Amino acid sequence: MLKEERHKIILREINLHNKVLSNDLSELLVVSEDTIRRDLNELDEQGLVLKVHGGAMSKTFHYPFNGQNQVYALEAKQIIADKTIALFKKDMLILIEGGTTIMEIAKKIPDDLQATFLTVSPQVALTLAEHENIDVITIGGRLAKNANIHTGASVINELSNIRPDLCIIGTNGISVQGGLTDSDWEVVQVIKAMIHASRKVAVVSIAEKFNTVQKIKISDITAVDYLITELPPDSSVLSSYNQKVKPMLL
Amino acid sequence: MLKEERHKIILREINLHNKVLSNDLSELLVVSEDTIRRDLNELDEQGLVLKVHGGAMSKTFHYPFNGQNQVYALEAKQIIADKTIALFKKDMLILIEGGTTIMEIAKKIPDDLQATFLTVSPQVALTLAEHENIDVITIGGRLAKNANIHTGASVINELSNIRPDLCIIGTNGISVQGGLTDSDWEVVQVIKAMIHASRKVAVVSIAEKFNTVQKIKISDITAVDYLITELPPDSSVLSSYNQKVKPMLL
DNA sequence: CAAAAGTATGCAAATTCATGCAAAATCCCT
DNA sequence: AGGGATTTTGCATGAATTTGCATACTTTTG
Repeated sequence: MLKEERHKIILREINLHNKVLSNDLSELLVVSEDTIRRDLNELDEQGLVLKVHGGAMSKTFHYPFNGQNQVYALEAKQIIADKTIALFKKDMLILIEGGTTIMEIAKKIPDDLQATFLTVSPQVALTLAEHENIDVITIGGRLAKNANIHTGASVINELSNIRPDLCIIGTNGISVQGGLTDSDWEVVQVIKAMIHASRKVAVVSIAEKFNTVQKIKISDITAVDYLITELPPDSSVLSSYNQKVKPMLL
Repeated sequence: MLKEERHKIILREINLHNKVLSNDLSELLVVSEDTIRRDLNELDEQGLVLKVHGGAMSKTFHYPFNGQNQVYALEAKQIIADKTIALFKKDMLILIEGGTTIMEIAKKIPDDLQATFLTVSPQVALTLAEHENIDVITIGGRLAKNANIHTGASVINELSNIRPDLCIIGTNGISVQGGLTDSDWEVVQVIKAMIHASRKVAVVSIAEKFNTVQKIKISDITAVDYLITELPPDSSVLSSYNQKVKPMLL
């Protein structure tokens, strides 16, 4: 069995159970525990899992809502937030997803902006509601516990009845070949519907996620109108995206 | 069980109940109290909890001035929460409103209860989502900023399509003559629809609100099946409600 | 103040880990 | 396809971490 193959299986196990024991993996994959430990160390270095004594845990299992929990790569996300907010104009209808980057955007919206926001995230809804002149509409549904956003058929159905001017989504994986990708099937369905509903699509992502690919495809890069990172648009990391005509780099 | 896993569970318990006893944790996690103490010490060093003699507390709860944790009449509301939770049975479909009393209920739901909750409040949805075995469905709509619950025609419409076993509502005013009353027209419309949809209706209210009347009527007292306060059912304050046949005092 | 409850510390057993090394597998180039 | 370079794997060793218990100490409570 190839190492990469094992890594995929390990990631799936962690996505499924939020944790793995080196012990169990060794048995499941029929390799020595040493090999498993090396695997987990590699995945940890790549930032995909959290290595702990005895196994590894999911990184996303940290609730973003936990009081003073610090946000990963906060500075980068605040730069992204500022760039994104520049897209917002008076009286726009804006559809917005969830996630830590999106939360920073929601916090930093200027108080004098008049606009209507639609969101599938209770957290984003509550944050947006703190702004005087923002109308907030929650798209309800079954709350997916790992991502804390509403998912399911009712959400998809609601999304088919609206036509926002702009849609802001985060992403887990983004690459020129792979497009936008994520690892949660339910979440992917919602994001697909969001993209389909909206006139313009903006993707926000920290540079670290660039050129990574997750298991499930959301869409091609060409569906993206604005690509917003913490880097300047002429950064070398982004050059391969620059050649594509469609996404405007911000 | 991994150490980090225990830490997560401990943090969740503290978020939910504002405090934990080493004793209870030791039983819950099936490890010695020594281990729990070491866990709590580590979490304290990381600044995530406040270690105290006998257990640990939430840091934000200890300093009530920062954060939203300053709940008026918290003790009374926690008594109410305990009484209300006794109504919840396995596999029930429970419709629940928003407000500080309801939030205490959401926090105190036992971890082993299997049930589906519908709510119009993003805050309640997020709190409920922390319980492993609870399915959470948000009824979305325009977010009313003063009450932080979803209101509007879409909510009323959604509510007409469901038939929950039980509905838990808070109230601003309650009296024998005036019935249930509130001051916000939009909120009243939602609560009316909630009551209309549900098989049984439970009203939770601190005694202080008894015999007060607000501007807009929600319903007569006779629509209420359970009336839950922090006082014992035979308290003299409640005697006038006792004469009405309908509401069962808890 | 005295009993009860909770705590710190040291210690030993069990488990897990890092490292070096040699065998095996895989890759890569002709 | 063949052979050398590279990577990967399993094992051995000693080190580190984790856990429960015993003991002595401190805090809380009535």
